[in-house]
Amino acid sequence: MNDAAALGIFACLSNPTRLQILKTLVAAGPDGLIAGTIAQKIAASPSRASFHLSRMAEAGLLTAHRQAREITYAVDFSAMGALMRFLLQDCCADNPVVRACCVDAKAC
Amino acid sequence: MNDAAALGIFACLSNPTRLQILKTLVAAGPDGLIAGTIAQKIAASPSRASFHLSRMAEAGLLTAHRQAREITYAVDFSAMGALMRFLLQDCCADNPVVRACCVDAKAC
DNA sequence: CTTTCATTTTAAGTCTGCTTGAAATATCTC
DNA sequence: GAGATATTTCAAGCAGACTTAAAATGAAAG
Repeated sequence: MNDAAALGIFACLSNPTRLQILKTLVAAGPDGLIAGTIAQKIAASPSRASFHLSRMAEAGLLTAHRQAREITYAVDFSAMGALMRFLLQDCCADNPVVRACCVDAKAC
Repeated sequence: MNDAAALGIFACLSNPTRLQILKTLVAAGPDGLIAGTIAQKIAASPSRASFHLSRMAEAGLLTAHRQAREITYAVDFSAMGALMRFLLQDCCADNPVVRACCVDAKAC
């Protein structure tokens, strides 16, 4: 993952609505949810949900699959993993304190 | 770390200048650097550097210590660690794929 | 073929963030 | 105290993001 990709994902995560979407989709598991259901769960208009879902998909944080007129969005966990790696490796130079937090909850 | 704190840090990381500052300060190590040196290293005006450094310190990403007229900024690695933990735990529900990326580079 | 449904797109308005340069604050040195 | 240095603060302008509601697209059902 390069800087530009990471910047895009950080921009995604810096919005409350999108953070809510991410959590909702993580809870939904690998099958994801269709756009309408996501909008309902986060109490947002279809238009607003679509706006944020598009951004997240464009940033590579979500995958989108159309089935007829329904679009299923799911978290791309490999992208999240790559982001974690970027933070730990490229940003923090493999800092031991930071690394410990990933491995063991007590470290934080 | 709660959602609000995480949102603030993500907002910090979503700016190229601030990402550059973070990397510069990580490379500098735990002693950090004074504001003027940071501005030089990232080729930014003192005013611009100060703007971003303030934001990062306010978000909890950096610590600031004044010694006479010089202000030394350093990365708060515990904050970065807490952020990693937030991503892994609160956002990704301890997803195995994401977790593996933190532990082993080959997983990504 | 018309209607209905799911979603996106568009347009307008508001708000926030970033940059720049000038001015202000605080400290050191002579 | 006067001048130089380090940093911040302020003000103005611009660009981009978010929200809302309405219109448009595309597919299903009758």
